[in-house]
Amino acid sequence: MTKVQASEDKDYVQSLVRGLEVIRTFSRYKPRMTLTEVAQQTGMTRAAARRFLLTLVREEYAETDGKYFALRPKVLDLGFAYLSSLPMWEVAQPVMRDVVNALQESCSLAVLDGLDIVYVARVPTERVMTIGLSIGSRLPAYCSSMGRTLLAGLPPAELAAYYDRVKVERRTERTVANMVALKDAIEASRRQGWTLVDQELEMGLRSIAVPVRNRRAEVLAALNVSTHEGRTSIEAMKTRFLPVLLDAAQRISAALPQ
Amino acid sequence: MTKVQASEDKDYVQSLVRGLEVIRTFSRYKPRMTLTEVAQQTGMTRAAARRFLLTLVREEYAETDGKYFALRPKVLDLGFAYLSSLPMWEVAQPVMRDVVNALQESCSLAVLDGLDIVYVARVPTERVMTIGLSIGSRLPAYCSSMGRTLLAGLPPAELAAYYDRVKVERRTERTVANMVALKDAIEASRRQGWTLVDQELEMGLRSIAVPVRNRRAEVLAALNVSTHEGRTSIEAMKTRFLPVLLDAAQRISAALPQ
DNA sequence: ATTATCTTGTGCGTAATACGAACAAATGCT
DNA sequence: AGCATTTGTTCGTATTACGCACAAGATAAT
Repeated sequence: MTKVQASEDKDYVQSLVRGLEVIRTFSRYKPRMTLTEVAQQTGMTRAAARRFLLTLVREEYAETDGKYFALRPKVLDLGFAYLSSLPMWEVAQPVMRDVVNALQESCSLAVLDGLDIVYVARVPTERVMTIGLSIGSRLPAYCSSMGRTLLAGLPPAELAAYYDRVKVERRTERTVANMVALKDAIEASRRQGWTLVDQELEMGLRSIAVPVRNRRAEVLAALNVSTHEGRTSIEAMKTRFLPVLLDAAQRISAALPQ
Repeated sequence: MTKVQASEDKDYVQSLVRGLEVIRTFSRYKPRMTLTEVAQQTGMTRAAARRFLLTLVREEYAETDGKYFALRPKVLDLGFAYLSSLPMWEVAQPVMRDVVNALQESCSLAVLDGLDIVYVARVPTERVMTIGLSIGSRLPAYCSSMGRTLLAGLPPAELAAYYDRVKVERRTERTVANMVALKDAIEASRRQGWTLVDQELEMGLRSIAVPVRNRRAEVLAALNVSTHEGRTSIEAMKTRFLPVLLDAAQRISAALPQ
């Protein structure tokens, strides 16, 4: 039986999807592009790409100097609509600053999205990872402390679906890269209610995470602290960082709107 | 002469614009909505709103429980496309953390967008403002230190256009709320190359900002440090904070890609 | 349990949107 | 100057998206 394509679905607005694809085409490596470049990157005809770009310019989501197009800050409003709709978002930030004040290490909040975690709040101290992290950044869930925490909080069917889709690969020589070991690690996270990941995502990076739950004990987000392996021992993370994180997660949960 | 409506423009894709309006409808106060609520909020027919919502769900920008719709983290990718395309974004963050380490106060980076400033990076310490601030947050430009810094960096014609559009109003009893005084303040910012705003946006809030320039000396963004009036005197901001900020802005400028 | 009200799902005819090809115009390179 | 590449524009039309009307489902009131 032929699978119905999205565009054959009578309730699908493909002009919206195509326009969003144009926005997503811009990146660190392509901060500004010509009309022809956008068409090439998106696989659209030049005429179509042109209409989307001019529409984005007209609505102030993008700008042009007559040749090159670039996104404008109004695009952030779209993401901000999501952030501000998160129940824990407003209350998490002061709690996270308290964590940073107490431990002098970066603190982050993330949610699960597909195979990734997505950062929704962050109070950075000294840089720990090679790449800069910010709201909106994505990392693979299988080898990050917040990722494993969030996976551990999934209902069994969703976790099984995740295992079916994920392709684990070594990011460092310490990465857990076989499914049996990964499942064991996530089960351990579930049982002990926190997750410590040591240099699996990047050498030198050590982080510990706990779940943030709602009143029905569902896992909404993960909260972590990350440090450099030279600065903090695993034992210190368990004895000093974990109690602060558990308390912080509890405070966030308690402050959630009804 | 009748003004041409956007939708009469042959190069305008109104389905994209309408779909983006659906995304923007979600907020802190409406984190989840029914189909009928979205239609009411956006002024669309129910059928149209339904198609946009189902399309967003299909593309994983939104989710539904069968009745209520909510945005998903994928929406952050749209804003992230903008953030990651900013030339100073990657290099600014470690510099801002150095500022926070040196001064123990929140440090932010913002750009101008219309009448507002929009936060594009932030390293918060203790909460200074009543509302939580984050990447994507907007504040009026006329009564914020980063706003006046960015306005001061505008070409004369753009600044004149801003003056034509802005409606200044008191946010506190200290807010500069007449155009002559505002223009003087911005001209002073331009001349001295930094801006200090004391309790004009909110009582208790004191902040100082400097411009971040590119190699052609154009102002790309503003960098600030904010504190509480009870914690730091104006004199201390000038003698202790300003040199650190000027140095930081210089380091960001120096690290910009060619 | 029944009825009323409100919300959502769906089909369908069609208005109008968005399409893409083709050609003109502009720009950039040699 | 000539050529290559990119962009702007027009236009016929394919197809998309529309909105109305009615059916179906859910919820609230009695």
